[in-house]
Amino acid sequence: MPEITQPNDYALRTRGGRNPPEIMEALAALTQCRRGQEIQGSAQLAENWYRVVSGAAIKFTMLADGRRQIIDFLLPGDFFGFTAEKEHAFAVEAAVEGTVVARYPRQRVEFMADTEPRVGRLIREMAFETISRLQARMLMLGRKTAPQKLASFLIAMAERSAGGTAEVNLPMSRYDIADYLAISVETVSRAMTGLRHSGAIKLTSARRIRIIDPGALDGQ
Amino acid sequence: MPEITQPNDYALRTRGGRNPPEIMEALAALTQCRRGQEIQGSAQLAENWYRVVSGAAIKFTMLADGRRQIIDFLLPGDFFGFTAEKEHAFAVEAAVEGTVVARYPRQRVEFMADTEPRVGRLIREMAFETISRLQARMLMLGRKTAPQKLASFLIAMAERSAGGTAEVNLPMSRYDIADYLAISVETVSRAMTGLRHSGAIKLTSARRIRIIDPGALDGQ
DNA sequence: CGGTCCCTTGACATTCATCAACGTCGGTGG
DNA sequence: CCACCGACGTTGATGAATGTCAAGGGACCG
Repeated sequence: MPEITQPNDYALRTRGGRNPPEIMEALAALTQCRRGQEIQGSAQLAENWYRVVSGAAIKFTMLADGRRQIIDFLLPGDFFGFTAEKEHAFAVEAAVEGTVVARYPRQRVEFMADTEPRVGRLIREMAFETISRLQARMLMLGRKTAPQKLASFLIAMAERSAGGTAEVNLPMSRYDIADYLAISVETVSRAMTGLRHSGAIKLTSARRIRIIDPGALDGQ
Repeated sequence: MPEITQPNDYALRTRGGRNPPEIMEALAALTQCRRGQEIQGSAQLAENWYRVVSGAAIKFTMLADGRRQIIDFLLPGDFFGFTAEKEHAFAVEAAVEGTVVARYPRQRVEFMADTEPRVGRLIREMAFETISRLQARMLMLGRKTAPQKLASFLIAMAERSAGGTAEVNLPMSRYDIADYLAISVETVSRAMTGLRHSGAIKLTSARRIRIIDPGALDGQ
């Protein structure tokens, strides 16, 4: 695991434009990860918090029957590792090659939050953002058909990535998308083809998607 | 909305045994609600945080087609109203008659958290608990059959209620359960009958369930 | 050139939503 | 008191959505 010792400014910028205060950033250790590399182990002691700096990561768990459920896609700016338990309930691994993650020692940040209001507020805000993201996800998993799931996933990815450009880059595989939406790969593929045939989207490549008709996507 | 002016101690105890510090509790306003009464409106300014004192509440949203998706069941001790946005994304209403809710003015508690580490830590902890609960819920909504969903719901209710007694009291209707598990009422009913016939559970009444064979429930 | 993912499509089986009907319980008013 | 009513819960029949199994093509890499 190559440790990057010198945090550089541009990489530390969060998506929302909120940077952790320097005093907190001084505690961060940057790490670059290979695709599939574990960042946080399930059942590991929750001694650190993390933030995605660049690339993408997935938070997931393996089900008893061997299938995988992805809990959350983590994009640059997203914090993770928050838990009420002593140990992490889920594993997190890099979804793309070269993903960079900042690691913050939990205890030290907690102590810092006690005296530094800015740090406390940032943590709360990040936790609230996680809550909002997870709640929005409930709607995606709930009563939606496969094409609807895929459509709202694409819309969410468009909003979360470069601020809503029409061309969406999907850093993850179809398998990842399937496990995220809790449908089979085949269904993802069919839904994608369906959206394409209906004229809602166009595929530049398998991983690059241009949204042609956002209305048609919404209506799915 | 009958306001209860005098907070009484026993009611304020959270399920996990963590009480908000008195200094924070002094800001609380207690309210008793009728079944179905709105506590927090969707698209309402997020000016308050809340905590369920007794009874139960549901956080939900109405889908475009008129169906309802329940995001979270809120039981005594649970905080809600945390959001990263200016407005609440979801409505919350009382699920049982006489539910009592404590309301905390958000800004004042935030200011208090700046100088009172205990308050800041409590808020974080409550937020982390919400995150853990929502993540566990992803698994319930994801790749599970209807009987599996119901089984894990019953297990979770058993754990969350009186500390794991074998007799579970369901404060909510079958319709609530259906909208929570994102399946139809009929399917809930059929799954319940299935579990009953398989000997995993026994029904004292429609709303009182005795777990006979936890293993069989898990194995669903 | 062969191997390994990744993506897509087809055929079939299974689960679940939907529509319909009926039973139960508690409250309310004739 | 009892008949009625509405909300809730259960069961059955049917069709649609999706999982599963199977196969094949394309991109990348050693």
